Amino acid sequence: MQKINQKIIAKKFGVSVSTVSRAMNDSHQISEPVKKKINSYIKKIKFQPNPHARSLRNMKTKTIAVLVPDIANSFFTLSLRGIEEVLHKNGYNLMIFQTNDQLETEKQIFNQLESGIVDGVLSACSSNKNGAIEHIMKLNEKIPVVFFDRFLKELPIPYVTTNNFEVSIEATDAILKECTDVFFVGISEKISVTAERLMGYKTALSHNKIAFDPKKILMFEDEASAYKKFKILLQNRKNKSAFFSTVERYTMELYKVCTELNIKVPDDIAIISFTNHPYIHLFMPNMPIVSMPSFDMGKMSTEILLTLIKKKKLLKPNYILPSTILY
Amino acid sequence: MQKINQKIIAKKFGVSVSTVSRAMNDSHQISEPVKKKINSYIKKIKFQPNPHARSLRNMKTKTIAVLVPDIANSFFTLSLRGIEEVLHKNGYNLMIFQTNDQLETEKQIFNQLESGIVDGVLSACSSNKNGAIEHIMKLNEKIPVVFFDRFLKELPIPYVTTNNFEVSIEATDAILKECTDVFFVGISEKISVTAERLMGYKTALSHNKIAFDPKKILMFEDEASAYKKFKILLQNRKNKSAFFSTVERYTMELYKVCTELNIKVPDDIAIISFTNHPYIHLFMPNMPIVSMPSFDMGKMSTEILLTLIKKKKLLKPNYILPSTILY
DNA sequence: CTGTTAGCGCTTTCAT
DNA sequence: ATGAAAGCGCTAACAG
Repeated sequence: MQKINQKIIAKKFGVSVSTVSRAMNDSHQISEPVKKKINSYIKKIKFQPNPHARSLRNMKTKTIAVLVPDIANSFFTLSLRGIEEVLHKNGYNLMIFQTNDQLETEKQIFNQLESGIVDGVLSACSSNKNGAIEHIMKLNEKIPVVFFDRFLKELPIPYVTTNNFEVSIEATDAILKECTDVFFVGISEKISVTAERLMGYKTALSHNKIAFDPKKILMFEDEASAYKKFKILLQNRKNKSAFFSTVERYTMELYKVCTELNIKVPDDIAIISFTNHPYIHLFMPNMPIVSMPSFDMGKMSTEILLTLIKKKKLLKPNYILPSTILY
Repeated sequence: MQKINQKIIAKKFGVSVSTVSRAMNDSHQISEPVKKKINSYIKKIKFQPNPHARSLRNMKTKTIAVLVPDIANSFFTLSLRGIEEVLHKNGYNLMIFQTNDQLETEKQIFNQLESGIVDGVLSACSSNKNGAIEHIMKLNEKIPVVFFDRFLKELPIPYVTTNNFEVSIEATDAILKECTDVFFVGISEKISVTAERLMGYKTALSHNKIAFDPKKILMFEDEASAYKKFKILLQNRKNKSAFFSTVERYTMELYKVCTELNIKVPDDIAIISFTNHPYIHLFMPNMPIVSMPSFDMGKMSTEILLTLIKKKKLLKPNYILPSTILY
C-alpha cells in the first residue's frame, strides 16, 4: 500500500509542500490555476491529510466528546441524533462515553480528555455541587465544556436544559387530580435535574395543600432495587397510590411490578413519567408522559459548543427548552 | 494555563527528553531510580503525553471506530456495552458512527477513517456482496476491520455473528404451529443477516410442506412504510395470520397497528420477533422472541479486533454465537 | 505568488 | 545509562 502525503504530491507537481498545503487550505496566497490543479488531483486520489500531524500543528482535532450516563436511555439516544446532525454538518467527529452515573468514571474520562483528544466536551454530568467539580473546571481551562440536560448552575459553564421545575409542577398537579398519595421516583438528589424536579413536586404539593412526606421520595441506584421497593410498596398498598417518575427505566420496573401484581394502570394506580421512548404508549397507553425536547437539546448544545470552539461570542450562555406533557 | 510536555519535565530533572520518554514507556535502557523518580512526578501532576504527537510518531491512536446502523436498536445498544467494556480494559477509546443503513453514509465514513483517526474498525455494515465493497477492502489494507452481526462471507474479513439461519428455522417452525400464513418482515435482502434469516424462513416452510409465497416477504426502508403496509394488511385480513419479524422497530409498528385495530396478540395474530429490548415482554407479554447474545458479540468482536491491531494471530477468524428463542 | 525553514511533541536510532 | 538529533506530516512565519 502506497502511502501518500503532501511531500509526494508536491514532488509530482514540481512544487513545494507549502504550496500543496496552501492549496488544500484554500489559501489566497497562491494562484488559482495551481490551486485548482492540485486540488483536483487530491480529490481524484481522495487524499486526506494526516489528522495527527494536523492536530499536532493546529492543536485542533475536529472531534468532540459526549458524556452521557446511559446510551440506552431514550432521551440520550435522541439527543445523540441531534448532536450528530450538527457535528456532521460541520465536519466534526463524535466520541461517546458512558458514565453509568459513576462519578469516578466521569472523573477518569475528564482527565483523559485533558490530553487533547477532542476540541470540546458535551456533558450530561453526574457531578454535583457538593461533590468534586475540579475535574470539570480543570478541563474547561483547556477546552470548552457545555452541559446538556444535567448541569451545575454554580459553574461558569453554559448549559442547555429543560424547564424541569415548571414541568414537574405541572406533572404533579396533573397526577394529584387522580390521587393525592404521590410518590416521587428519581436517581439522586445530587443530580441537578432530579433536584429541580423534586422541587417542582414539592411546590405542587404545597400549592395543593398536601403535606410533604419524605417517605414518598424514592431514589434508586439501579433497576433491581427499584423493582424490589416497588414490589414491596404495591404488595402492601391499601389505597390507590400515584407515582411521578423522573426515570424512564424505573417506570418500566414499576410497570413490570404492576403487571405481575395485576394492578391496572391507570385504574388502580396513577403514573406519570419522564420519557422519550418512541413506543411508550404501546405498553402504557393511558399514561401521561413528560416529553423532553431531546433532539433539539442535543442540537442546541452542540451549536453552543461549536461556537465556543470557534472562539466566537455566545449570545446567551444558557438555554432552557420546554418539555411538554402528553396526556 | 501552564502547558506541559516532556521537554519541561526533562528540564525540571536536568535530563533529556529522551530519558523522560523512556521513563514513560518503561524502557529498560534507563536506570530504575531515574525512571521511578520521573514517573512518580508524572503521576503526581497527572501529565499525559500529547496523543497527536504520539499518534504521528507511532501511527497508532488507541481509538477504534464502531459503525452501527442505528444506535437506538436494543441489539446495538447492548453490543456497545460489551465493546466498551473490552476497550476500556485495554485503554482504548471509542468512536461511534451511525449509518442509518445508508450505503452512501457508510462509504463516506469508511473513507474518512482512511485518514488514520483510528486503529481499527468494528462494522455492522450495510453493504452487500453485489454492491460496493471497495471502500471496505481499501480501508482494510490500512487498518484491521472486523464485522459484527452483519458481515460479508465473501470477504477475507473476520466476523462475529449469530446463527441466523438455524434460529430462523426454529422461529418459523415455532410460529407455524400457531398459523401457517406467515409473513416475513425485514429491511432488505441485501443485508447479510436478513438474507440468512429469510433462508431459514424458507427452509422451515419447505420442511413443513408449505408453499413459499413471495407476497409474504415484507421489506421496509423505514417505520412509516412498515406501518402503512401493516395497516392495510391487517385491515383486510380474512384469516389469522402470523409474522416473523427480524426488525425490532417494525415489530413495534406492527404491534401499534394491532392495538389500533384492536387485534389481540397472540389470539388474533401470531408474532415472533428478533429483539433484545429489555422490557419487550411488558408490552407483548406472550410474544416469543429471538434474543441475540448482543453483549457477548460486542465483546468478542472487540477482542478479535484488538488481536488484529496487535498483529497477533487469530485462532479462528469467524465466530457464531447462538441466539435463543424465549417463549 | 512561491519556496525555505522552523517547529508542534513525541519516539527511536545512533553515538557516546 | 544517557543525550543529541532526526523525523513522523503538517502549517505558517519569513524571505524573496
